[in-house]
Amino acid sequence: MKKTYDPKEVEQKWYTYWEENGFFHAEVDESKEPFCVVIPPPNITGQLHMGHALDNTYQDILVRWKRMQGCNTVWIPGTDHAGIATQARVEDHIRETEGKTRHDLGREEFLRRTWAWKEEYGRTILNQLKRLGASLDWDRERFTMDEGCSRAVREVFVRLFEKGWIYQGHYSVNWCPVCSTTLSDIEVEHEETAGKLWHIRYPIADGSGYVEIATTRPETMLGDTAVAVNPGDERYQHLIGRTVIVPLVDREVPVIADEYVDMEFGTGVVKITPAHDPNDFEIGQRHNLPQVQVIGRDAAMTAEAGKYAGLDRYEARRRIVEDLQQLGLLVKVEDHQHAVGQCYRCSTVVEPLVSKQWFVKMDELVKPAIAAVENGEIRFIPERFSKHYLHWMRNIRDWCISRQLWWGHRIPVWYCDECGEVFASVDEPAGCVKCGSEAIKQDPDVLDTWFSSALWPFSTLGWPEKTKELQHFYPTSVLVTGFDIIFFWVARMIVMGYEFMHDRPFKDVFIHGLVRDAQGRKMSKSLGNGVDPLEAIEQYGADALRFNLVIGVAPGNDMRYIPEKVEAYRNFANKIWNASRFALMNLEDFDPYQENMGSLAFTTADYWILSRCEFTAKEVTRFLERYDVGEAARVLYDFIWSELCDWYIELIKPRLYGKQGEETRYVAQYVLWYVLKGTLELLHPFMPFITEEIWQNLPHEGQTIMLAPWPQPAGLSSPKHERIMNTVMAVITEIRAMRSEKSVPPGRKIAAILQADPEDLELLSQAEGDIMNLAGLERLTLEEPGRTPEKCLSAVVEGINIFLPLAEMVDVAEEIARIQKELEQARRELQRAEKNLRNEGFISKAPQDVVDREKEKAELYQAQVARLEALLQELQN
RNA sequence: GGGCAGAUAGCUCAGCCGGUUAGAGCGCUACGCUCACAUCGUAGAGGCCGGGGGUUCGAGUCCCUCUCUGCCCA
Repeated sequence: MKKTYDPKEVEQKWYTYWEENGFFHAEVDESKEPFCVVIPPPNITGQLHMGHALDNTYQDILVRWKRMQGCNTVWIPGTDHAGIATQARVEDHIRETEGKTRHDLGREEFLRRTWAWKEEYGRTILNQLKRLGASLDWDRERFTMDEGCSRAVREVFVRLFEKGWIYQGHYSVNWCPVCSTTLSDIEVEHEETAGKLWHIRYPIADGSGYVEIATTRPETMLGDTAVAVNPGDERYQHLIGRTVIVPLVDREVPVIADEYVDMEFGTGVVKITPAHDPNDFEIGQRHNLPQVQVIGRDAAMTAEAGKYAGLDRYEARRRIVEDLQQLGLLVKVEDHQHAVGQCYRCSTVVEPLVSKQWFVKMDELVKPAIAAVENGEIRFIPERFSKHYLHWMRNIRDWCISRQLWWGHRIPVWYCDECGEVFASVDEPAGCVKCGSEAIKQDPDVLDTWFSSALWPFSTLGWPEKTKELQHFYPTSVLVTGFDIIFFWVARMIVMGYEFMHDRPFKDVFIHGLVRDAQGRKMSKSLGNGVDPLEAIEQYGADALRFNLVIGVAPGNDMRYIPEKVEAYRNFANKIWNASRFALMNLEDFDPYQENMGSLAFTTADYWILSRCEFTAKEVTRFLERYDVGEAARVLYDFIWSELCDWYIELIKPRLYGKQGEETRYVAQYVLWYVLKGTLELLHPFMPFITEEIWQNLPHEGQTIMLAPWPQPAGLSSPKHERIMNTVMAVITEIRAMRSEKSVPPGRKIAAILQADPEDLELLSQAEGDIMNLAGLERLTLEEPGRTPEKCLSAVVEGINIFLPLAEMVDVAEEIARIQKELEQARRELQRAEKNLRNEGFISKAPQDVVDREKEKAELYQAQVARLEALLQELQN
């Protein structure tokens, strides 16, 4: 084995081994508890980024853990067609390479190109997941537009259509002029923008004066069909029912009263443009106002805009403001902060337009989905995200699902030219369902991408077929994703799951945060601060990256990607590598499978590490059960580095080197092997590659660590030996500290005298060799207290006197000062403990074990203080 | 405007059901290449746990409030 761990040499090898042996794949096995996870399908637009790395690391940890626990485990891979995003990317690509638009190519050819793109980029991103070590069941790979998923989409559409829950309506929708499509409400992001508030005078039609309105979008005034005030507004009662003239277009419009108008905003009079503002649209509906569309789909003014026709909306705004000023109708312009809706894909300011679109009626669908989270049938981890979810679901509006794109699921609706029938069909119809005419046309639009991802937990399992997978693996066990798509995706899966499976799509929703850069900024393409996970894997190894992403992160919190941190876990991998290398070097003549563990004569150190190992296993399991992956990783890190490597391996070296006889050598080998193997198994979900590499080199049973049974408690817990070792370690540490303080060269062997009460003396004598070995002693005297050796460095730890006869280094004044300091410290602790114990409330109300522990502490500090006082007195004489 | 999260060592973060002498990594100081590991070891310095109030025998942890930062929704 090499002196340093080289991830490149082992990662590829083991992934191939796992894949070729089918370890990722599982068939339905009714006899086992199912554990099923569907991957949040990455978009086929691009590359794996750190967010994917994080999301899939969490999933892989859970999946590998459950697989080792013996569950019938499948993790389903796949990709998302990502309608708008992919179409935009492909259009860009074609424009750049051929100088053509999609219209130049035509729908069919464009789709052919997009499928080719999908093949290439879909493959890339899935291969990138392999580099991360993701144990996905590749035999079950899916795509949101594959045949099965598409069938599920049509089935769902038709059923909802027939139920009347999908309907076509003329409403104000969000339109992105750059993406040339409608967007649902959540696809619009609202950003606080510094804008202006223009105050404009509209002449009253009878010539009796003016009303002053305030608006943030003067260009829409060309489409005004009313002016509104609040019905309770005293100032404007006289205007209600009269008419005003919209300047520039000279349209006479009524003054209406509507509760919606905020009396505090601007002048309390607002213009109403039903065609270009969603709120105005609703007011228009209530008051039967006409709609005048003055801005078109290209964000330029329409013919209705008269002399402004053809101008871009912002240019029109400038000109209109100018013209109003000329006419003396512009009263003032104020600075104004307001939230402007932007497209979540391209950040273009969205234009509200009235058009005919397909909607999903949500009010009924949402009911079971709300109830499920309310009654705990579906659990969010961390819990607080259920509030986000519920708030959104309780205020949900109908879902606009039609998109004016080519890439996506074509809406399965046909229009009959003959009789005008509109009908939906799962399969391509031969003719009109009503009149039989063959003159039918399919709706040209496609569905919102999230419509198909909403079905993912059951469409990937074969729905609408009643497959055995669906039967066994649905509901899936847990969904792992970021909080940013709770509304887009999680909520809609829950809705569709209840509607079509009559059951939850998953039991738990594990929500994690974002990966940020070292400065805490969001990683983004525009900032160019993203870190490529593959580069990180190249540099530090996949295991180090994975560990870095999860360790010490509290559930739901964001994390910062700091290269030095990954380096630290690369070092950790190397530490494990070398500890294992050491173990293997000392296990060459060793066979664990011929011995019964119960018959071995363990030393205190052996009992201690076995107990600590068992404790670690329990903790890791407990944390994983709570989805506290960060703490589980931390517990393992601490155990491996601080207890196994720093102490246990050091403690057993003399035994392994055969200095103390064959028998104890074998026992040390056994315990080292047992603990190392168990630790690797516990670590495997987090660091799959290095653990497999080492495990395969250790004596083991089975083909792969992936399928090794998850370590179970074996009754090895031993508080007694933990206590003894804690004392021994404290003594060793104290002697080292004394040496270090006095600059005793590390290589120099010294003598030591330990004084302790008989029972402690007994324990110390068992660990005599360990203490000598690790504290660098050539001679160790154990005795009962009673005398104070001359010319010694001295200290007291856990009621044990330590004397180091280093006459030339003893400075009595320094010794006194140090002992005094320690004495003060011990007295403080003693006082604190005694204060507690004197407190009636504490004795009567605190749990017994807390009181007992406090008593023990008090005794210990009491002894400590007594010893230190005696020592001090001696020194002072 | 409403809601949520965060504020703990110089930096980045843990701290589970309230009881620890408040932890880790990086950085820093001193010493050390001792036959697993210098991607290392040993020892060490460094903290009014954001401010104020409260509950409790006991608060970094629970409640209220204020300040600052970030996010979501309207």
